[in-house]
Formats: sequence, C-alpha cells, structure tokens
Amino acid sequence: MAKARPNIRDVARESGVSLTTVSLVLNKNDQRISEATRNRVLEAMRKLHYTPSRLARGLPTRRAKTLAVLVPQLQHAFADVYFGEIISGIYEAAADRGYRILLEVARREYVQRREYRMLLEDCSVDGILFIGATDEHTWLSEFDGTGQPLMVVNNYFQQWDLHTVICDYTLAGRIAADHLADLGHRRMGYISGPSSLINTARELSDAFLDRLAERGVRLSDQMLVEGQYHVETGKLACAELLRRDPRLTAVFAANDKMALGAYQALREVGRQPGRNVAVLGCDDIPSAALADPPLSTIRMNFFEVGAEACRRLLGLIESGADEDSVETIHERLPVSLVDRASVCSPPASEPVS
Amino acid sequence: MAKARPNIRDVARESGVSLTTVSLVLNKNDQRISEATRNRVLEAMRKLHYTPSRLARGLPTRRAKTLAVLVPQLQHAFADVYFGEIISGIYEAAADRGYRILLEVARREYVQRREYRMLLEDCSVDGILFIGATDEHTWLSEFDGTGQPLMVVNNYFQQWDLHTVICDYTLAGRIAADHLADLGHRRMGYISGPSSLINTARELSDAFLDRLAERGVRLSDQMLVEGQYHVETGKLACAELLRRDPRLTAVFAANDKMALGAYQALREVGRQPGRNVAVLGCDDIPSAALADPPLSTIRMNFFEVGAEACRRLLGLIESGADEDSVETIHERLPVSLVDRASVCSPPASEPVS
DNA sequence: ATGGTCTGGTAAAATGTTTTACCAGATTGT
DNA sequence: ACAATCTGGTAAAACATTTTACCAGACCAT
Repeated sequence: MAKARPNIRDVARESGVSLTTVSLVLNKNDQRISEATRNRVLEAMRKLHYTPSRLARGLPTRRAKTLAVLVPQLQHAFADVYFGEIISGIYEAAADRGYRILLEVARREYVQRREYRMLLEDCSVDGILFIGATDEHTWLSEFDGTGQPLMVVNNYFQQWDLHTVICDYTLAGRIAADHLADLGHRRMGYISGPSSLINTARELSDAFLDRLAERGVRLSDQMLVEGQYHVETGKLACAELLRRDPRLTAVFAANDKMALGAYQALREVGRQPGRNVAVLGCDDIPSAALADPPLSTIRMNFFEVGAEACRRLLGLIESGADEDSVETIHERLPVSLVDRASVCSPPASEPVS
Repeated sequence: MAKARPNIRDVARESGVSLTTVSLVLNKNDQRISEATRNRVLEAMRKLHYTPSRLARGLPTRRAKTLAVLVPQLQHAFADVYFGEIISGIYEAAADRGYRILLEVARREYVQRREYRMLLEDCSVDGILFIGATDEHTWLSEFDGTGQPLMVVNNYFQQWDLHTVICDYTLAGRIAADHLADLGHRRMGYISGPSSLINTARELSDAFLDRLAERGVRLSDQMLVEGQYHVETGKLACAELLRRDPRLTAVFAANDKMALGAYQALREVGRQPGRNVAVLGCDDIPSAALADPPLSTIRMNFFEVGAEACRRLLGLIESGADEDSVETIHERLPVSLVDRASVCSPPASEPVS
C-alpha cells in the first residue's frame, strides 16, 4: 500500500519521457528541454511528491552540497557567543545557496585519525570552514598551498598559505588608540589576547601600541598583561595592572569578555568604570550593550565574517577551480567604534605629563 | 599520475579477493571471513589509503549516519548559551556513535516548503532533534504518533504524541518554592517564562505556585509577571513587580537571564540582591556563577539533556523500529539547587504575616 | 538532391557501496 | 557411502542519480 519513495524512474514513467530527460529538468541549467515536456515532467513530480535524493545525487557529481564547520575542542564550544555568531553567519550564507552545514569538533583523536581529510575525501563535504584556529593547529600545514577548499575564519597564518577572512584588527587597534589618546589618557593598561598563539591577537596589540607611540603615548611593557579571552582572565589581568599602576586612567581589553572582567577588578578597588576610569572593549558582543555601564567597544561583525567567509568559500568551490591556479583569498572586513558609556576622560586634575 | 580515490574494487584487486569480501570486512559484524583474509584485506586498505565513501554507503542502506539539529528562527540562534549547551551535548553523544550533525534553522520558507520532511525523505538524515519547540510550531502535528525519528528536546506537548527528553521542571518548581519558603519568605514575586507557548514554562509555574500554596504561602496573580526569557524582559518584569509591591523580599525567575535582569531592576530602586532581597534563578548558565553576587539557581544540565536526547534517538533509529510498535519516549532528567549568594533570608523586622 | 547544422530527446555507462542468493569443498552423522 | 550441514567465499542485483555520446528529424543554403 504505502508506496516507497518515488524515484526519478517513476517520474519518467508517469510523464512518458526518458529518465535522462527528468534528470535534465531537475538540473535546470540545461536549455535542451522544450517548455511542454518540462511542464509535463514537473507536473508528474508534483503528483508523485517526488524529491530527489541528496545521497544519490552526490554520488556521481561528487558534490555533497554540504560544508563542514570545524571548531577546536573547547569545552562546550557551541555555547560561546563568538563561535555562535560566526556559525550563524555561515549558516545564513550557506542556506542562501542551498548548502547544508555539518558540525565537527576537532578532538584529539579526530585530528590523529586525520578525519578532517576524510571529510573531503569522503565526499561528505565540499569544503571546510575552520573557526578558532591557532598556531597550535599544526596539521593545517597539510593544506598549505594546496588550494583545497579550506577556509580559516577570523585568523590567519604567515607560515602557511591558506584562505582567510578576518576582521581588520589593525584598524581596530588604531581606532582604540586614537579614541583613548584623543580624550587625553596617558596612563593606561592593556589586556591583550593570547598573542603568542593567535595572529589576530598579535596584530591588534601591535597596531594599538604602534599608534599609541605615534601619538606620543608610551605604554611600558609593565602595563601590558596577557589574558585568555575569558571574563576571569580579564579580571585577573586588570587586578595585576592596578597593582602595577594604581593610578591608571584607562584600560583597553582585547575583547569584551575581558573588559567585563576588568569592570569587576576595578570595582573591587573602588573605581567606577565610565566615571573615574575608562574601559574600552573589543568585539561588541551582546552583553556589552547590556553591561552596567554599557560598554564602549570596537564593533566586529562576527556574523558577517562568518557569512563572508562562507560566500568566498562557495565561490571557490563552485568555480570548480580546485587547481593550483586559484589566488589565495585574504579578505579583511571593516570595524568601527561603538561609543557607549564606559569610556570617560581622565580626571582633569591629572598633571599634563 | 595522482591516482583518484581508491574504491572498494581497488582494495579487492589488491588483496586478491572479491569485492563482496571487502565489504564484509568493512562491516565487521560479519563472522564469515577468516582471520587470514581479513588481515590481507585490512593490509590492502592501509596500503591504498582507502576510506569508504559515506555517500555510497548511504545509498543502499538508506542510512546517512547523520542527525539533523533543528532550531527555530531566532536571530543568531547559535549564539545562545541555552542552545549552545544542548547542541554541544548532542554533538558529543552523536560523535561517540559515529554520527554526524547537520544544522538546520526552521525559517519561514523552510517550514512552508516542508523541508523538515525532505531531510528524512532525502535520506540525508536518519533522525531529527528539535530544540526550542513551542506550541506555535504546529507543523509538528505531522509527526504526531507516526513514530518517526523526531525528538523534541526540552519541551513536550499534550496535543501530540512525540518523543521528548526534558528537565524535571516540576521538581525545579518545588525546589524553588521550598527553598524560599524554608527561609521564611512570604512576600515574593515570580517572573515566569512564556507559559502560554511553552509547556515546560507552564509546568515550572504550576509546580512553583502549587508547592507554595501547600506551604501556606499565597502568591497573588498580581505578583506573577511573564517574561520572554531574555535579560531585558526580566528587568522589565521585575520593575513591574516592584511597582506592585515595593516591599517584596524575594524574586524567583524562570531562567537565569531574567534573574540577572532582575538584579538590574532591583539595583535601580536601591535594593541589594543577596543582602536585602533574595533572587533565585533557574538553569545555571555560566554567567550565573560569574554574576555579582553569584546567582543562586536551579541547575539544569542542558548539556546532558542534549546528550541523552541524542542517545535515545539513536536507540530508536538503530533498533530499526520505525514501526508503530515503538513506545513514545518521555524522559525527564533530575535538577538540583545550587545555592550561591543571591538568596538571603527576609529582613527579621518583617512582621509574621 | 546533398551535405551541414539545429533541436529535442534517449540509451547506457559510471558513481561506490550493501545485500541476497548461491556455490564448492570440507566435515559430520548414520 | 551418502545425504546433510557447515565454512569461507563470490556473482549479481539494487540503490538513485548524472553525464556522455549518440540519434532522428527539421530546417537551411548551395
């Protein structure tokens, strides 16, 4: 009774044409079918509730119409705003073009067994987007210069030639330095990201310090503390900065989470962010706007980074150019200052240098 | 030069056996191959760097070894802790059993085109996990009592017979009521979730109010305000509660985000959570522990809910019982009180009723 | 009339597996 | 000694598509 799933053959029989014709109708690009037969076939499809099987389609074409999103093993990685925003962006861009998204976590065994390769060889995936890559992911070297459809999202590498789409961290560093310098801050602290492992973190630091120097503001090494991008490390780092210079007037943190950690450390010594000490973040995550006081920060549109990375990857894939001929992609997206209430001027009493 | 991907046929030739034999070795369950030939085949596979193609495998078996995670269209859904934790749990459980995870967002057109059905018919997926389901998702009725491999995660329905795994919201409500009543609170406010749309939200409310009544504490309808599970709605709801009874001594919020919103509203009228007003949350999201003061809450292990839901779904799928014979799954996972610093006793001065 | 080019379509091979039915030879029971 | 059973293995069909090469007829210019 309950007829099994109809296949292309059933449609062909129903509409009185060959199986090939049905296939050609399915892959609309082909002009060789007359309007009349096309309609007959479409009608038959509707009647039979036919939907082509992705699995069967992928076999001859070697196209799965699926992209893998690879994230490193962090505990409960998907519960992180940063990853979440990027993934959301990737999803939208992929869905727009009829692609699906496979989730993969690069666990230890996963890497040992080189499953990331299998994804592609397998044909279960047409391309890979890697989020949260660091210098520690040495296996990326296997993709070095191969032009394979692997896209590194929001980080990049000097040692390997890989496709990347990132935020403009140099611009971010400059905006931050200018903003604080413009207001007259001279004694500040900087909470950096893990710059020994992540290029974008290093880029932000370099840009920030260089621009500060250009503006004649000298930040001693003492006043630079490295955090790990989490709230707690931000708090610890800020406490350390306060110990080294209790009279600092501004703190710049390499991401919003650490900036919010800094709020806590500052409050513990009786300072009021936005009133008697300036705090500037970076990223513009949702909780930045909800913080008390609302956090001034550099907006990085992670959603858009994900979406753009995905679009570029799809471009690569659909151009069919797996050859070495393809230029390596290096795109950077603009960022901008979002000035809320956490950055104030230094106390007027401060003696001019 | 660069040989194409080897297939099962190549392995057969290399090891001097038939293609069938190789296949049987691949699907280890079969005892019919002698140790000697098995080893010869495995050796050949290693030599040729052979990996079976998922696509090709799925075709005859109609098993894609893939599960879909479906989330409703909320903006940037993946950037939410709640979804994130559940997805992380699902991922772990799926990966343990060799399954992959496909991400899907139920956008408007997605539902209109009934793509959720195609996922299964398509054979691109063996089962679906739906997170964030509400009464508004009326299309779920299509799965009513069909025994199809669809699992609703952390919500349930009276009107439809669907597999579900949830947290024990009744237990949660009782724990909350007992905890606050034990401390002597009599004047409290309750910020509920959207109980007209979400059964678990309603269940929590009912359990909380019923147990309070059992304990002789009467919460007037006035002191129940509905929020939408976000920080802002929690803040608004709490402000409203304060307007209705400025002297309330405790607030219970149906999730932590709203509890943190309540912190803000309370501070704005000069109350100090944990000192002169008690705030109890629900969920135990990471920021609960980081809040100031650390939020007391009911721990719901969303990671585990996701993992368990996934395991149960896989059980269903692998038992091969798509038949109507299968019992509908209704599992609830335990919850527990995590008492931090935000719940204090009511002021001693308070007259006893 | 003849050869060439379109047009709309089809037959058949290819994609890489699983699975069912079968088979030859060895072992066992009577 | 003969049928039955067991062992280790194989041939071939099935899964649902895409794609390549080909074909018949219509149309056209010479």
